[in-house]
Amino acid sequence: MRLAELSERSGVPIATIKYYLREGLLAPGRQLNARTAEYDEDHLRRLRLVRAMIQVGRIPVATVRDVLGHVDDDSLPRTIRMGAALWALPQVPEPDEEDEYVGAAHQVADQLLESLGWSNAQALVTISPSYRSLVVALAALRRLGYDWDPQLLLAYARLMHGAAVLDLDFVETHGSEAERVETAVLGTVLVQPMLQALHRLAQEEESARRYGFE
Amino acid sequence: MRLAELSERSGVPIATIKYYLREGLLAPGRQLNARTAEYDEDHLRRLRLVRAMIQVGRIPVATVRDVLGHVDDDSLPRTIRMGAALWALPQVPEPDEEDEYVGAAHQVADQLLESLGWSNAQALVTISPSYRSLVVALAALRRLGYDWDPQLLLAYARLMHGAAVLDLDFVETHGSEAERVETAVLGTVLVQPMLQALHRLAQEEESARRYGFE
DNA sequence: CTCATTGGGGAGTGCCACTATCCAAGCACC
DNA sequence: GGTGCTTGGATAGTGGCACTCCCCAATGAG
Repeated sequence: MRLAELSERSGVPIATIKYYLREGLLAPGRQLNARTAEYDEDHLRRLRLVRAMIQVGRIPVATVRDVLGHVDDDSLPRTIRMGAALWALPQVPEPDEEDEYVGAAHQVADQLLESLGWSNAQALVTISPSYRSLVVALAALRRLGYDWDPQLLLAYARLMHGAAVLDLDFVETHGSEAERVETAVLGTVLVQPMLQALHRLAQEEESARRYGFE
Repeated sequence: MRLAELSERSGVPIATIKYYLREGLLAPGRQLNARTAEYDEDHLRRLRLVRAMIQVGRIPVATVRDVLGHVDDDSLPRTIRMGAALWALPQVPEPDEEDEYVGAAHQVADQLLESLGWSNAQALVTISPSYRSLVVALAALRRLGYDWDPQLLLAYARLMHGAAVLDLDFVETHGSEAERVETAVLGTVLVQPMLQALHRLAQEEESARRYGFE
């Protein structure tokens, strides 16, 4: 198919597709001649993935490029590619290690992993971006005067572990071997907004149950 | 305290505080005379809240202003204020109701609420931003070819309801009556990144358990 | 009296995700 | 073979946003 058709079927404006091509988010089409290129179903699928990551997942264009680079890197085994792709995702400000709240947050986070028995996560503490995000969030909470009950944190963590089990079960049963990495990235990028929406809906429901609408 | 001290104690640059003052995110200090204003602990607290919302919660400045407007609106009863503040939060693109995927997503979402017995949420379907976010996320997933098992969705929703119960318990036990609304907003804004971080950590842990590091 | 400091305000900056315009090559139809 | 529309590629521009710079006049410590 031509650019125009790719645009129509994906709903993405032509000018935007050109921009994605320039930025390396989309492989160039097969050149038929100097002035014609052809795109196929794979391009359409990839374009939809890119759009979903940018518009629903709010991932910056440069980050999407990095993530897809890992997804497409055939030189690595699958689990490594998956890890690399997921680690390229977050856009966390580096915690300021000088900050006293950050130091306290480290302790809380480490103790949490200990209590959970997440030994694998403990091994990755120094390098995992997720761990850094956790520390940043905990530090922000404490800076505002909210000290967390470790039991409460533990409860939240167990809930999210439940979600992670669901995620991985889903990945295992969906997509071909080749698509697994892509499915995993999607799972992280698109399931997150869905969870957030469910979370807020649940808050509204529970709040209405407790206090009514008054 | 003066601007300089406010800046130092909050870690926010003076120029940025001035910007927040101009944008109405922070009440002006008490004018001592034409060229001197004094700020107090309430200003510091509010400034930290604003910073956390913008930097950790990634809320746009204009949205923060709207949310705080509701938080401070003494003319409304607390539950209404809380609802208004939380509803001002999301920044969801309106779903395109013409889109076939959006239509299908509506059905899936409605059926989910039905199965859960979330009758309050059902009543709010037409106006709740959270419901719209859910529809957008589900539509994006289906557009990429992932049809959701209703059982799986249900499982995710039950998990997030568990989180909502923890949230509200926390709000009930923290802060004075006057601070409840602020605590609720914080709960939504700051707990979200924390949950996301826990979710990804849990994915890493579970993935390492299943597949090792290879 | 002097001069660095203060708060206010307007204008500028840098980043980012597009988007408008231009250009020359192709193709469709007459 | 000419006419005019379409195509893909490149360049430059746009608009939004979160700051950030700079200037000013008033202040107040030494």
